[in-house]
Amino acid sequence: MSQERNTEEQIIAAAKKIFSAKGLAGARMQDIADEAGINKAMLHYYYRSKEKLFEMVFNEALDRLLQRLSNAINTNLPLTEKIREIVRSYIEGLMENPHVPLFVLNELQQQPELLIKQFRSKPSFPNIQQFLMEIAVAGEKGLIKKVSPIQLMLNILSMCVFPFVAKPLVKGVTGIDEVQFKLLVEERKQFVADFILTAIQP
Amino acid sequence: MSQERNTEEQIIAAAKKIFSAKGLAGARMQDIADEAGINKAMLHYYYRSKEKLFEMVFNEALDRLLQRLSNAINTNLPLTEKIREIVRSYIEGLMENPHVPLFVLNELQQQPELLIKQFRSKPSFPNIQQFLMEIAVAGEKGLIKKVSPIQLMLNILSMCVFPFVAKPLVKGVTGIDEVQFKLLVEERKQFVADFILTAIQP
DNA sequence: GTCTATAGCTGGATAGAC
DNA sequence: GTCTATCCAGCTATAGAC
Repeated sequence: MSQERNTEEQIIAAAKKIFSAKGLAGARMQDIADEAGINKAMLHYYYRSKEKLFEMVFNEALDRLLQRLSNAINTNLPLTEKIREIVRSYIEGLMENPHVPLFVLNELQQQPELLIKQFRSKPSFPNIQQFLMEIAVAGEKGLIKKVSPIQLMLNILSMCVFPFVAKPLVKGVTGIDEVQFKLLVEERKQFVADFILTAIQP
Repeated sequence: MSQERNTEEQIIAAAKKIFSAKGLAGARMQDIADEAGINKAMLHYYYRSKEKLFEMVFNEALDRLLQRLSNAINTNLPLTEKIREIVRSYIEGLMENPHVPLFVLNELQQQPELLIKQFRSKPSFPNIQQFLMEIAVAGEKGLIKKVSPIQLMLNILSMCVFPFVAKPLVKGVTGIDEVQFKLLVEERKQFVADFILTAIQP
């Protein structure tokens, strides 16, 4: 009689937690086993090696990150409302998994090939080109100011993601605590959207 | 006869390179020794342990990061020009050390106490409160729109730093190469400043 | 499927010659 | 100060009993 499903899921959940907290190099198989409430040997029984387990977790994390981006970008709204929606839903998604971006970005820095594995066969890969085109067209039509589409997209992403990546620094420099930080981020859904829309007003 | 100075500096330079590329956990003392062109034992002769060496490198990196921020914030200019100057000089500084922010943010995530060591006796610590006050006052005077000072500051930092932190992702998703990336960042000095100033126009 | 025990290696740290 | 040789802890991974 097997708890296969349960155990596998437990392992993945534990691995996700430990890997994203400590990174590939810093994580210990023992930590993951403890977190999952099972034995170290079981990890190798289900997933052959640390690398394999990591790749599984990492790809899922990257996939979710890109998926969220895709969903936001592909909504069928006029550009300005779409931007508001992107900001809202992206920040909301990050609030649920606040340490994922730093984890992903850090591992991508060290092994940029990791991204390439996502290209293959992934429908989650965001259709950036279409969104960039949309910005360009809206600029031509005078719906928004004419701006470099890539720069604008970078600005949007920056302001959504950065606070999560820099959380300890932000808390340290400003002196705010966890509760205030949560509030700050919550406020940002509105603030960032307004900020962007004002900046690109025609 | 000693190459003390030279060797010490060589070690620090090598350690900086390896640590910021691979992080504390991922770096190997052997890598650092190779990079410095010396023997592994020498590292322990000059700096007792891996941790000590790391702390030295890390503190210097964090210090420089905060110093740059301080310098930009403390210039004696009217707020709008100051913002333009902050963006310009901060991005320029990051172009010279593009991997430092991710390195620092990542290690801070894993050991937030590392920041506290900077508090002590560091005049480089940026006088954030004064800058926030300046924003509030400018809002009251109608020089800029009334906005949450912290949110505005976060926006400024986000747009400057994020592209460096997310470099591999940006390159992967947009498909641009190294040269185009450099150009993109160069352009940002202007673009981001204009973007911000437009957004906070009264 | 799950556990204990252990093999085998990697890497930080030290001893000791020069 | 610098090097070679080596120790030893910690870790991944596997063998083998249940």
